[in-house]
Amino acid sequence: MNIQSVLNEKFGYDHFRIGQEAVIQDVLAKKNTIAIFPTGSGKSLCYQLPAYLLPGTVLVISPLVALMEDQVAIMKKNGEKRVLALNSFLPYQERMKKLDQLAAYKFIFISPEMLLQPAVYEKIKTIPIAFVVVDEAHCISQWGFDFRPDYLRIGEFLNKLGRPSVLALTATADDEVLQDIIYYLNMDAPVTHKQSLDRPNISYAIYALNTEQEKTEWLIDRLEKTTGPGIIYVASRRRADELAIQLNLEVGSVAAYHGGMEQEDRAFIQEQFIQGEIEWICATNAFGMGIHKDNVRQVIHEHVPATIAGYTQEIGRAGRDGKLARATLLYTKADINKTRFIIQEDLPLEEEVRYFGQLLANNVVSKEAAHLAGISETGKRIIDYYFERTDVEETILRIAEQRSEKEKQLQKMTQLIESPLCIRRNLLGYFGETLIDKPLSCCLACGNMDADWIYRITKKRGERVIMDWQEKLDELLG
DNA sequence: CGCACTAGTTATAAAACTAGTGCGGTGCTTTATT
Repeated sequence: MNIQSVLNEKFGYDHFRIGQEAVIQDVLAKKNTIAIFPTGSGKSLCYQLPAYLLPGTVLVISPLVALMEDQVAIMKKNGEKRVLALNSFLPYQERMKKLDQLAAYKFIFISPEMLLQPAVYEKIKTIPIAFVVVDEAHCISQWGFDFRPDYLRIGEFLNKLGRPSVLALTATADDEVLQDIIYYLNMDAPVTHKQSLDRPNISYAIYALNTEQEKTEWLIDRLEKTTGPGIIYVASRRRADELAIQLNLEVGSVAAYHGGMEQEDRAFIQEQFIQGEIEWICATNAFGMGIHKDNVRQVIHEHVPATIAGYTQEIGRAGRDGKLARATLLYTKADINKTRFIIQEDLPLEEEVRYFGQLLANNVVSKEAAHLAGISETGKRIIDYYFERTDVEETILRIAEQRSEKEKQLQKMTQLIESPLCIRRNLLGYFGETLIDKPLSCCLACGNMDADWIYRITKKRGERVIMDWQEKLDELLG
């Protein structure tokens, strides 16, 4: 069997998409590989195909249970039965049973948390591993430092496993994210495959408004005059709920989505959006990962994202079908401080670290004690992570570094939104790319060049006129 | 931090002020039982 025949027979394609083959070659050569490809460019083939040409099991580290279940379902539907999602979804007894049969699976999906449980990795150690995949690898940077520290421990796990080769996959990685991936996965001599992050079919606009009220009015106007499907990103769960209700009254077909909702409801809303039964989703940053919808026409932010990488990830969900789409950001001066509060809040304070250090010194570390001291569950886990490695003073220092790193990221985001220059150029510049051939559509559609009229759609009494943007643009450009 | 909301105040009432309060993202895990 060679690459080509596996592609034909197993996957039913006759050719690769851009970049796929080179990554697959490196994976087959057991090199440590990083692929930074835009969403929808076929990243999963990069590990699924080589799996059939190498002996052993492919371990896929995935951030969300829902994502694992999704992928497993798709693979099973496509005829691959040797797939397992090892997570809390599986009842305990059954999980134990599966742990004794790991070698029977070609693909195992697992979270970092599950992976790092001794009972689990001891079992994994006993089976032959073809290679390890870290899906959505930017989660190391995005979550590792203040939310899910087990993301920072994956490298240790790989050491225990005797350093199998690793494939890290992500859609968005700036230089810092890339360095984090290499460092925390402990990747030796990694080969990086990077595609341009430019999305020529997305037009960007950023508007500074004065009040929350203005933002709401702007949104009502936008939803009346243009079509979705679209995602509106907001800062809080409450805002997501309230805005969804209001927009639903004014224009209809809007639903909320955030982490405070029941899993079932979230899945249901997501499914309805994908099926086109709901036109707009009003969501916190909980929405998006692993959502396969090609025809998202608009992504609107009505708050200030904490990082440019995160912002890029979110707007990247627009226009995967290659047709015109737009990314709009609305903000007020106060929004910058709101974001600052949110990102700084969860990092443990110096007093908390010291107090926790005291408890540890007296051997009274318990969840209750930490809780009594007002230390959040995540805060405790972050402190735990550092205490495993270093002392109290160093921990305080490291957390202070995190704090200023986050502030730096927010500063960059602030610069981006306040810049009067071409947004596309700024964004690409941030990722180290230079925009050479500026697409005509950019100048026509970029908010900072203001050509809002291209998309203006009049809504006539209950009937929405849907315009094909690609067609309209072609016409405009002659 | 700063917004949105509430309760209390105010010259016999109503609406308009003020002071105080609450709130603010992302997800994995979870093996028993009073």
